[in-house]
Formats: sequence, C-alpha cells, structure tokens
Amino acid sequence: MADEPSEPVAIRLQAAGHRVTRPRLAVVAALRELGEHHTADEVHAHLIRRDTPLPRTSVYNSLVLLADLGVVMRADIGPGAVVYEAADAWHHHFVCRSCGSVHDVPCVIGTPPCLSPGGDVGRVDEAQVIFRGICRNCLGDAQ
Amino acid sequence: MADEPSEPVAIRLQAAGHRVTRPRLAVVAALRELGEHHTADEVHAHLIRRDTPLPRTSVYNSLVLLADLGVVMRADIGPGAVVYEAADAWHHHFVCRSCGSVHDVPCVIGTPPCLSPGGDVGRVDEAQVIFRGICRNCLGDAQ
DNA sequence: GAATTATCTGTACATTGTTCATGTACAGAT
DNA sequence: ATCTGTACATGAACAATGTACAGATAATTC
Repeated sequence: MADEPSEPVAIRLQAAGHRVTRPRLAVVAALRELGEHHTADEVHAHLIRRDTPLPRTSVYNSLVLLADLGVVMRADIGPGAVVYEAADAWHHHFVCRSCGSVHDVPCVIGTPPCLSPGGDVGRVDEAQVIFRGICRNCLGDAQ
Repeated sequence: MADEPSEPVAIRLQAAGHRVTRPRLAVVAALRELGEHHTADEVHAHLIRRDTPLPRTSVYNSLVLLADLGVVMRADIGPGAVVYEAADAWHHHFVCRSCGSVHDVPCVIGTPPCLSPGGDVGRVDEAQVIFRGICRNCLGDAQ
C-alpha cells in the first residue's frame, strides 16, 4: 500500500531544503490512504482513527508546505473548504452545485501552468480550473 | 453613479421569479460603488459606512442569490475568502501568492462556460480559472 | 386594500484557518 | 562529546468566514 509514486516524498523535501519529519510523512500517508479529495480536518480525523494523531495545527502547516512544494494538490472548490489530494497528474475539478460532490477532470496539458493569462500580470505558476454545474447523478434525480 | 449596465437588476430578479427587495438592490449598489473584488463582510462594512446598514446574514443571502443568477460574479480565490464583484464581462483572476492581491484576467471567450472538461461529468454551467503566481510588484521588490 | 408567502432580521453557532509562545530535535562547529 | 543556531512541532487561544433557525416584515397577487 501507498507505494512511492515518482520521487519519494523524503527526497523531494530534502531537495527543497526542508526537513523530513514525522508530521509531513504522516500527512502524505493519510492522504494516500484516504484517496480522493479531503479537507485538512478530515486528514486530522483520519490520523486520530489510525492511532497516529497529530495536532491540528501541524496538519495545516504540513499541508501548506507540501502543497507549495507540489507534493500534494490543493483545490479551492468554494466557501469553507480547501481540499487536498495526493495525486501525481495535474488535473482540475468539477463541483456539483446541487450535492457538492467533487470529480476530477483531466488536464489536457498535464503540467502547470496549463493555461496562460492574456496580459502581463507577473510570473504564473499554475492555473487552477473549477468547473461548476450539475453532476450526472443530480441530473438524473430531479428533472 | 451606478448606471444600470445591460439589464436592470430588478428586471433580472423578476424574470427569475424572485422578489425585488431593498437588501438585494443595496448589495448590488454597494458592489458597484466599491468596484474591484470584495468579500461579503467588506460589503457589509461599506453599507454601514454609507448609513444604509444591513444584517450580515442578509448580505450573505443576497450575494449567494445574486451570484447564482449571474448578476454578480463570485470568485473562490483561496482559503478564507470568497470575493464578489459587479462585473459584466466574464473573466478570470490572478492571485499573487506573495501579497495576496487579485487582478482581473480577461477571458478569451467572454461568456461561461468558456472551457469544457474532457469527459462527461454532467451539465457544466461555468469554468472558473484561478491563476497563481507572483505579481509584477512582488517580482520587482525581492528578486 | 387584504391575504399569501418569500424574504428579511438578529442571534447564536459551526466551521475553517491563523497566530503566538513555548518546547524540541536536528546539523554543523567547537 | 558538547555547544549553538535554526527549523520545526506542539497546544491553546484567537480570528475570520459562513450557516441555521425562528419570529417579524414587506413584496407581490388577488
């Protein structure tokens, strides 16, 4: 379970000049075990269930760092929710306005930044696309 | 000031089967006066300064409805912040990871949905793009 | 103008994320 | 082997943001 994907997390941390610590490894492991998209507090809860608890702040700190390094993906899908994901391929998200479910949408380019703004705004590191609409399930249910 | 852009807000509310109420008109007016991007609480504060206060809940309710109707634009630019804007043309946003400033990025298509996901996820109403990077000011400051 | 009902209002709360002070563990120098 | 500086973890309290609810109000319909 939880095989290292491309580059082991430890190597990537070191390469960026950061330390390899228990909280950081635990957070990545938790995201892999959970799969899909999860909030920081869901990761926190999972670690408690797993009997490897971590302070909430540590989970937040680790997620921010890991996301900045590109080890985990962060998606701002709307009010009161930032979700993280242990994914390798850069992709986007579809959010259902009815049930709130989140689905992955492959990115045709594959690596950020996959789009570029028209004007000259500065250095663009990534372009995150959020699709909104009604998912197939909800379309079937009502109307 | 605050001329009606294309269709008056009142008409658009009625057309969608909603009532034309003071809070809704006040929220749109506030967004126009403020210009740019602002949070719900900033709108709330502005209305107090203007001596036309509104309960915070009413501001939130109105913004959600107005955004769903497409009268105002909503942008999820990251943790702890949903910003609204009284804009006519559909566009995207660039967020600076250093100073947090938000800049408009024109959309080449102009009307949502300007992109479409690859697979068949359901009905897509809009595609919101968030560009992240370092803005020109911050690039100039420190390297 | 009166009835109907969506909407407003205000309070209280839940959730999410951040700040801060303290303690700890690692790495290089002595 | 010990010292020293720095990055990091920890825990608690805080701040910001968004939501639920129940009674009062006002926009529309007749």
